[in-house]
Amino acid sequence: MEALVSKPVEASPSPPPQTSHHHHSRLQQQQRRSLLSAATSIAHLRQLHAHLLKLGARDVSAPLLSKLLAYPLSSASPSSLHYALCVFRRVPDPPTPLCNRLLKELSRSAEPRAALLAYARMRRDCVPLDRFSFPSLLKALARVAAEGEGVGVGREVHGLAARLGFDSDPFVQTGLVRAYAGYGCVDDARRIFDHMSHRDLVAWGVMLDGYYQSGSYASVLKLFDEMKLSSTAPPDQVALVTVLSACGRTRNLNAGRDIHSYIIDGGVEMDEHLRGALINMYASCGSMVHAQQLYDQFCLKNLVASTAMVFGYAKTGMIDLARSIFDEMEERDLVSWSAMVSGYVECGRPQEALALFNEMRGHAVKPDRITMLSVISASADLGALDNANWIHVFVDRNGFWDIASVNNALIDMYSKCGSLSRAYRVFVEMPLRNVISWTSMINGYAMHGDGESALKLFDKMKAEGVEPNEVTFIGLLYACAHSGLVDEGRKIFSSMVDDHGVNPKYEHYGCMVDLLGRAKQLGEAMELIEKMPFPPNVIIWGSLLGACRIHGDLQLGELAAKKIIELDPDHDGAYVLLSNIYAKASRWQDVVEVRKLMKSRGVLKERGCSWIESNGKVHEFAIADESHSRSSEIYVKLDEVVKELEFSGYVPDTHSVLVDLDEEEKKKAILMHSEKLALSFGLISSAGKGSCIRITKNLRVCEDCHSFMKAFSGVFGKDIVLRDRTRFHHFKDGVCSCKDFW
DNA sequence: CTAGGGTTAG
Repeated sequence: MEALVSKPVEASPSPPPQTSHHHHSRLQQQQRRSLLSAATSIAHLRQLHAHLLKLGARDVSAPLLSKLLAYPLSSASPSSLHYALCVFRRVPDPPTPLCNRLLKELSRSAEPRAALLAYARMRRDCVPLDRFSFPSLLKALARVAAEGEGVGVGREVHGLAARLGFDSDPFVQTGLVRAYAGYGCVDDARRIFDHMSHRDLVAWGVMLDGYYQSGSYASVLKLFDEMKLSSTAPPDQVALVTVLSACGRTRNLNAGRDIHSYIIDGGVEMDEHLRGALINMYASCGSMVHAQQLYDQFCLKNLVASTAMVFGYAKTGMIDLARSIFDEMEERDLVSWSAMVSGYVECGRPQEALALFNEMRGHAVKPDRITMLSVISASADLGALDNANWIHVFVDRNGFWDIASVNNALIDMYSKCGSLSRAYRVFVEMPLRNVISWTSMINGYAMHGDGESALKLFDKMKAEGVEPNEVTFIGLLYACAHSGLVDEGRKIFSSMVDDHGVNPKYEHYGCMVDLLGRAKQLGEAMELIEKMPFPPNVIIWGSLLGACRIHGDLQLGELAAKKIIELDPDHDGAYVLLSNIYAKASRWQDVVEVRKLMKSRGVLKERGCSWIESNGKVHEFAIADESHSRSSEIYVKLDEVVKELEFSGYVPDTHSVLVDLDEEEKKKAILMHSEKLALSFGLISSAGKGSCIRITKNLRVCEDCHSFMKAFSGVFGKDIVLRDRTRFHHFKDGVCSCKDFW
C-alpha cells in the first residue's frame, strides 16, 4: 500500500511549470480519488488519508466522507466514528443529503451522541436541514435519552422541525413520538401521536413501545385495543411482541391468552420474535406447560426464548429444569447468565449461584450492577466472610463501588456474614447514603442484638433529615425486641404512627408481639393482636408462639399453634415449637401426639444443617453427618471437647429432642447436632486458626447448642460467631451477645 | 445520493 500511495506523488521531483500545474493537480486529484475508492476498510482509508495529508494534498474530505459512508458505521469502533466526524468537519459546505446519510449512520452507531455533534456542526455552518434530516436525528435523540439525558435538546429539535414546517410529516412525527417517549415524556409523545393525520404500523409500534419502555403496561394494552379498532392495518408482529411483553411484565395471563388466540384466529404469521415473545409471556406468567409446548415447536431455540424458559422454571421453583435448559443453550448472554444466577439465589442455593457466577466470568461475560446485586445477596445468604471479602474486592475493582444499591447490598452482606465493623465501614465510606443505607445498617445492628446502636443510628438518621420508611421501623422494632428494649420499642411503635405517618403492617405487629412476648408481657401481646385492624396471620401467631416457648406458656402456646396450623397445615415450625413447649413441661405424651400428627399429615421438619468456611471452601454438615472426608477426626475432636466441657460443668440438655429415646440416646443425638459438628471441624481445620470461629445455621440454634457454645467460648478461650435463621450469636468468655434472649 | 418500530432478568 505504501508504494501505491507514494508512486504517483513522488514522481514529480521539481515544481512543474505554472501552465501545467492546474492540469497536473487535477490528475493527482483523480488518482487520489481512485485510490480512495480502492480502499477496503475504514482503517485502510485512514492510512491513505494520513498519507495524502502528509504530502500536502488538497482537500479530499468530501469524497473521503462519501467513501466512509459506504461502510456501515453502525458497526464501526468509537474511534472510527470519531474519525468520520473529523472528516465531516473538514468538508466545506456539505450538501444536506450527504449530512443526512451521515446522521443516519451515526444514529444507528454505538455512539448516537456523535449524531448530535454532526447536527451541531450543521447548525453552526448553516447547513439547511430537510425533512429527511429529522428522523435520524430524532432516533439519535431517543437513544441518547435512554442513557439519561434531559429533554432539553429534544424540545429544541422539535421547535426547529416545527419552524421549518416538518412537524406534520409522518416520519418526523413518528421520530418525535419515539424521542419524547425515550425522555420519559410519554404524555408529550401521545399528544403528537394523537395529532398525526396518518398513523401507519410503525407509528403504532413506536407508541406501543413508548408506553412499554416507560413501564405503563396497562396503557400498552389499552392502546392495542384502540389499534385493533382504528388502525388502517391490523396489528403486526412488532406490535404483538410489545403487547405480549407487557402481559408478561404484569403477569397478565388472561390478556396474554387473548393475544395468543388473536394471533391464531387472525392467521398472523409466527416469526421467531413473536414465538419468543409468546414463550416469554407464558413463562413470565408461570404457565410453564404452555411455554414448554411452544418451546418444543421451535426448531431453532433462540437466545431470548431459552432465557425466558430458564427464568420461568427458576421462578416456579424448578431450578434444576431451568439449569438443564441453560446447559443446552449454545449461546448465552449477560441476561441468560444473570437469570440463572438469580434463580439459584431465589431458591436458596447460594453456593450454586456463586459457582455459576465464577463460571460466567470464565466465559468473559461481564456482570452488570444487577448481576452484582444477586451475587452479593448470594454471598449474604451463604454467610461466609472470606467469600464476602472477595466479592467486595470484585465490586471495587470492577467499577461498582459508587453505586448506592450495591453498597446497600454490601452492608447487608457483611451484617449477615457476621462482621458489623465491615458493614459500618461500607456505610461510612459510601459516597451517597439513602434511606435504604440507613435501614440496612440499623437492620444489621438488629440482627446482632445491638438495639442501642440501632436506636443511636436512628437518631443520627433523623438528625440528618433522612425520613425513615416502613422497612426502617421493622428493623428498629426487631432491634428492640431482640435486645429486650421494651419501653423503647413501644415508643418507636407510637412514633411511627404519630410522627412519621407510617401505618403498621403485619411485620410491625409481629415485631411488637415478639417484643412484648419476650418481655413476658403475653397478656399485652394478646391484647395487641385483638386490637389489630386486620385478622392475625401466621407471622403474628408465630411470634406469640415463640414467646410462649420461651416462657413455657402452655395454654396460649397451644392456641397460637392451633391457629397457625389452621392457616397453614404444612407449617413445620408450629409443630416443632409446640412439641418444644410440651417437652419443656415434660408432657411427653403430648410430644408424641404432635409427632404422630405431623407424620399423619406428612409434615416434614426442615432438615437442620450448618456451614463453616475453610480456605475459601464452604463445608456443610447435617445432623449426625458422616459424609465429610475428615468425619472420623471430627467425631474424635468433638468427643474431646465434650469431655472437657463436661468436666467444667456443662450438662447436655435433652429437652429439645423430640424423638422418643432413652436419656443416653438423647444425649448422643443432641451431641451430633450440625453446629457442633461444624465447630469440631473448625477446630481441626484452618477455620479455627483465627481469633473466632464463624458458623452459619439454616434453622434456629437449639438451647443445648446455645449453652454448649457459651461453655466452649469460656473454657477454650475462643470466640464463636453463630448465625442462625433469624439472628447472630457472639459467644465470648462464656456468655452470648443475645444475653440468652432470642 | 437521504427517513421511522420488536423480544429476555432484576
